[in-house]
Parts: sequence; C-alpha cells; structure tokens
Amino acid sequence: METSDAVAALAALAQDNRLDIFRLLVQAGPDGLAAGRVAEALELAPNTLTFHFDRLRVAGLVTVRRDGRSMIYAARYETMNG
Amino acid sequence: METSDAVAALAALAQDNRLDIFRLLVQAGPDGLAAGRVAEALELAPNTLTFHFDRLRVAGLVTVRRDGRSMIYAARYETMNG
DNA sequence: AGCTTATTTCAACAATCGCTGAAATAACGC
DNA sequence: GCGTTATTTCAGCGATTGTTGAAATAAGCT
Repeated sequence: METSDAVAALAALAQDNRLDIFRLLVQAGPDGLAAGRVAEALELAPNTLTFHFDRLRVAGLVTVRRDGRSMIYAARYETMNG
Repeated sequence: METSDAVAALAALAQDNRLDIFRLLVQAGPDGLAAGRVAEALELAPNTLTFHFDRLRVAGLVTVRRDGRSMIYAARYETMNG
C-alpha cells in the first residue's frame, strides 16, 4: 500500500543491509560497483544481494548495467536528493 | 535487526499512514494534536493509530502528553532534522 | 456510584520481509 | 563444445508488519 514515491524510497533505505549497500554505492561514485565487490565488502550472499538490489532499483535509487559477466550497480544521485 | 538510529527513523516514516500522521503533526506545530483529531483527519481506527504512534514514539519522532482524556502527540523537530 | 468520551491493550489474521540453499542463466576462456 | 566465474531465479522458512474487533483502562460529568 505504498502510494507515494517518497515512501518507496524511504522503505528501500529503511533496512540495515540496504542502507549499507546504498552508502557503499554512493561512496563508490558514478562508475558504480560490481555486485560481487559489494558482496565481498558487506559479506552478503549473492542471492540476498540481488534481492536488495532489486528493491533499490525499483525504488529508483540505483541503476544497473552489464559489464562482461559482472553487473555494475550505481547510485542514482538525483533520486537520492529527493 | 535495525542497529542504527537512522534506519529506525527511516523505517518509522517508511509507511503511508505513518508518514501522513507525521506530516500532519509537523503541520500542526509544537502544540501537537489529540489522537482523536488525527483519527478523524486521516480516517484511521483509534487502535491502529495507537500502533503507529508507538512506532513513531519509539523512533524518537514524536512526543506524547496527556491533556484530560486526550493524548496529545507532537512532532519532535530535532529528530526529524537528523 | 453510574454514564460517556478518549485511548490503549490484547489476541488474532493475512501479507510481506529478509534470508537460505539449490538450481538456472549469462558471459568469458580454452 | 566444455569448464569456470558472476549473477539471478526459485521455493521455502521463521519473523515481522499493518489491520481488525472486542475488551480494558483512564478521565471527565452528573
């Protein structure tokens, strides 16, 4: 029952691991970070990470692109400021 | 599993009704609003409202005081800015 | 004391959450 | 094609969420 975008973004960040993930991506800069690197840094299982990335992506907080076999996730600064 | 206060505050606001409640309290100013008034304004059942007020209170986002039979809830602006 | 108003407490409930393990998919090198 | 690496998908799990309805508590009025 989340109507507003604000609530969606808040909900996406209102979880320990997701906030850590997002902070790491913000810190990593616009080039983003491969999913595997995030998994290493935060010691999270890759499938769990996919779950959280999806939340952040749906909330408009991150973008994804493929680079070879890696998926590169990056913070969307525009949405973050909102 | 919410360690940081930031996550707690985000989580408290990451829900439609609670965000509405908090916005209403902010708008109401430092004098706050009786629970019943909030219930009317947002058309929420009183017991549901108590549940949400409790979340906001634990997160440090609102304060309560009794005034006769009414409970007056008010936004805590300090926490809000954090 | 009784009656009314205002709010909370309690016990349920379906729905969603965050996580795990196993299997599937995608892209690379040989 | 085969093997390896990187990530996703799927099914299942206990835990938490937001809501409801009924009963309890608290404070005022007569």
